[in-house]
Amino acid sequence: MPADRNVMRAPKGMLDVLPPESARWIDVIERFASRAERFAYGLLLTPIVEHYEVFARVGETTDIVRKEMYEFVDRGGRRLALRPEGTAPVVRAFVQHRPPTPWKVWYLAPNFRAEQPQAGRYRQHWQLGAEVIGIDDPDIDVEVIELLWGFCHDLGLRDVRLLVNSMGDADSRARYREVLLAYWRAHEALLGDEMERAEANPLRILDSKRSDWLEMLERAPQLGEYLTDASAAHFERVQEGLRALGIPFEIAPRLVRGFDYYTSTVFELTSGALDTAQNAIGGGGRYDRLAEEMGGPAAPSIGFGSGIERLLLACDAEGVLPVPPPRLDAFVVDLVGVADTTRLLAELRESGLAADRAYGGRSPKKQFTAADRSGARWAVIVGPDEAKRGMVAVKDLRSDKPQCEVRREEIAAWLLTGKDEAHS
RNA sequence: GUGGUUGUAGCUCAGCUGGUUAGAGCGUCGGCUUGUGGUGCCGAAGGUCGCGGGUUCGAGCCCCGUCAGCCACCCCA
Repeated sequence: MPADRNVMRAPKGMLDVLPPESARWIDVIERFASRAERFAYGLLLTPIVEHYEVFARVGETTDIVRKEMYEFVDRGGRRLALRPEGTAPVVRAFVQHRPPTPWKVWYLAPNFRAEQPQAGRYRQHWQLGAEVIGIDDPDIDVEVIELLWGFCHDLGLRDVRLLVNSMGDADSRARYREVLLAYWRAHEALLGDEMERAEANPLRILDSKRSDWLEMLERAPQLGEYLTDASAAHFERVQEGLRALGIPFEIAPRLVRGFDYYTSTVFELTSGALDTAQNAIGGGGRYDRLAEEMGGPAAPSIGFGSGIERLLLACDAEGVLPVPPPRLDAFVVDLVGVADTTRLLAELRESGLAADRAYGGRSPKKQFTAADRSGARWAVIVGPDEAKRGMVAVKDLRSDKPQCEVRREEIAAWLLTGKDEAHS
């Protein structure tokens, strides 16, 4: 990071992504889009801001809503908030437009949370996600998990753990909450200030990382023991499905996730290669009541979000998905300073080649230096001698093959052919 | 919000127990070569040492504050 003077800088916890690093982002996004489309999910774009109430529905006891939202009042006096998470806007769009179900969508969106930045945690982060609205079937749970799991595999990630759990239905949780709350009360001394949170949402204490709580947490009553028959059967079917696909998973009894809306199946992907505190690279679950809570029809649903910054951190840790090399085909070197150079460059680009040139009347030497740094495969040299004969010179910058001449009007086709041969 | 830690050129860093003109490597730009890059040689630009205050004859170095980065808690992607 540059030393801080009076220069402008990005807001705290928000990152710029510059080339060539940004090429990896294109890579990640394209791989996700490709897989999601193969799974028959369509892209959903929603506004970056929503009415405050859209996110308030996500839960009164979630920190993200309570104290981490970027809120503002617009000029019309409306209370708006920057999106802190991806699911609520999707459900809002669903209840607003009422598309036919099951509604399968994927998204790419920045999320904003006013929390303290640390490794793998930023105030703006990008999530790729997918949601299926309006269907309650363990098989769709499996499909959604498969989408996320396969995507991580597509990136080259191998050191990934899939954690699954079931939050049960409302009946399951009501019974469990009472038992759990009684347990917390028995440990009030250890919980201290957090007792208030335990009262408000007993489940939220379960996934704490505090080492002094470890023993208490391990001995806590488990949600799985309080599942209704229907919930247990659903969860069992999900596990069968994962086994059928050969996707390894671990049941994490204390995995409860951070949003109030979760019901039934919940899951999380963690990277074992990441030695930072924030090692979850994706997570989600069922939210069977959210659509109703937003004033829509009953629409049991499931989805997940996956943070691009963390995926890339995990890729770095595993040494996969390197920055792709520049894909420039040609660099035009102009030795004559004629308008035909401009025309030639335009022709190459229109024919589908990636091409560039130097500007500012650089010396041949500097132009070749620029050509080299551009990573281009060929230098196309427009020189006075060749021009008289209707030719251009072509130099292969990545080999020691002697320079050759090609007819001016055939250069684009010649390069395209050479490019194809290089790929085969 | 809480705690720890760091802050010297675009980047990575050096700078002795405070001592006078703050250095290196890489990168950038120019030259050796305006018809040939990658390696070589020469040179240049670029820093109010994060910012503010204090201590001192003197502060990049010490003290206080502040801002920012990093890391952790909380929580999450």
